[in-house]
Amino acid sequence: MANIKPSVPKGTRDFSPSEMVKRNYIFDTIKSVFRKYGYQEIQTPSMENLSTLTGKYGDEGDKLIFKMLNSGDFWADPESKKQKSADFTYTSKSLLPLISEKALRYDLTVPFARYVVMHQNEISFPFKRFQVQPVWRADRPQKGRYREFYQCDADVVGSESLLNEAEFVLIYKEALSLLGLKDFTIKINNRKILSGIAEIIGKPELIVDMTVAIDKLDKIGIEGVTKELLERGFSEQDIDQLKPVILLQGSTEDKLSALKKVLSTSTIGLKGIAEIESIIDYLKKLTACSLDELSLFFELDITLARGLNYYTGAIFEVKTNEAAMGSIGGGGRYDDLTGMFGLKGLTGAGISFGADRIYDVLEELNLFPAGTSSTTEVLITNFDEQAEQYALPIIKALRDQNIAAELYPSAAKLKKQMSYADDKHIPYVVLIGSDEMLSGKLTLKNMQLGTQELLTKEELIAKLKKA
RNA sequence: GUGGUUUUAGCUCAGUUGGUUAGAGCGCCUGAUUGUGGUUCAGGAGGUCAUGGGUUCGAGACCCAUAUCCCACCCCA
Repeated sequence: MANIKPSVPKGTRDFSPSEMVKRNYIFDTIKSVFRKYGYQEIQTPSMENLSTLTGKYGDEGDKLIFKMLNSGDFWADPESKKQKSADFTYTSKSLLPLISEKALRYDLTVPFARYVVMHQNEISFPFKRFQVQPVWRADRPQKGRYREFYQCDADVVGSESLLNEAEFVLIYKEALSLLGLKDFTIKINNRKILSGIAEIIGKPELIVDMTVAIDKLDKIGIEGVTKELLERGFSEQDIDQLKPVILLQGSTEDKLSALKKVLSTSTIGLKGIAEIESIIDYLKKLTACSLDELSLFFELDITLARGLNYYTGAIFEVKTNEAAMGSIGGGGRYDDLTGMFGLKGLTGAGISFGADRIYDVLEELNLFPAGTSSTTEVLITNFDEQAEQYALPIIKALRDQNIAAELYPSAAKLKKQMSYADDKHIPYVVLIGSDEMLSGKLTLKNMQLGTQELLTKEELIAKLKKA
């Protein structure tokens, strides 16, 4: 067999022990906050039926779904299909459903909606679940963008209450603060406000084009947005109407009162504003903070658009202001995601943390807590067969006391065994040779100080239990 | 999907206008130390120069294609 150079697929990575310690720290922190707010964990399969995923993320999203080739002789089917319909032509699109029926999950929200519909009889609503699993996107990798990455989602279905949205803000705030981030912004907007704006300027059908364009405001400026709006079918007159809205400045109160005037004739727009106000009211009482105090990390942003494919109410996006990174979290309310799977009238809302981006940010800011690398507390060296036999009951006794202990598995040179302990940052080494076996006193070496002492088995256990 | 960029030892990287046997640091192995790591000293192993073509008397270097890294766009966590 040819010598194949080992590699992993584009955009994927291995995680070594030291990285896993840090990754688990992020996962555990976020999970603990989810639990604190009453969310329960589930998992779903890595792959879903392709039909479950397609059409939920828009055209761009569909392209980025990793499809899996059918097993077996998948080619036999297109051939017979072709015979059945004379006008069948071979294109990537026409062929796809015939050769692929499974795909890797693209996010955790759509599989969750599928889960809820399938398990509706065993679920008691409102159902609050969290899920921490990898998702896959066939994107081209770049900074903060991987083809395989973890999302940490919390979603609630079966509750219209805006209390949920308010609590999402608190979950973001609490988890990111626990992770050591100091300066971040949780942006909120409402799809209904965007609909209202599109309605006012008389182009409700162009809402997606409008939001995609204005979402780029902070990146390409008002000139860029104007240009893009013109390309997307808006007139100069429309843009003149739009400009004052998207350029709204000032406090959240100012923005809201200005928006109320602009949207005074739009029922849906006013509803969106009322929702934002209600969320703010909840937040004030849940935090005992004023709106000004909340504004340190919470901001109404009319230009925030996000995935409009299933969001219908509030939308969230979280950015850190301490590092150059795209959003580290996002979410929103979706009123009919389960409807696509046949369960109507069930509303849902949720948020997601991008664990890999958070990892990159914490690494850049040096925010990982130190000294959590090794788990082994003590290594027993292995001199020879006789010493190994002597060590076995000792290692049992240590482990019985819940002390992480390992016996070096071969009688390698002591130098090699000591280096092993050193590399692995094991704080203690026990040496058992003929002297020790004769006297019953074991040599315990403190690897950090370099000191040694002779201890009985009982003394050893007592000492390591304390340490 | 579009554009730019990177690829030389296990890792990070030098390598002159195309010219003999491709180097360094770190890591690894051996010894100084047959029962002691992290420091020091001496020695050693390790390369299809990403892959496949091409130009040339001669290619790590120049050209083309592919893969890959990173970055930007689209879009997104």
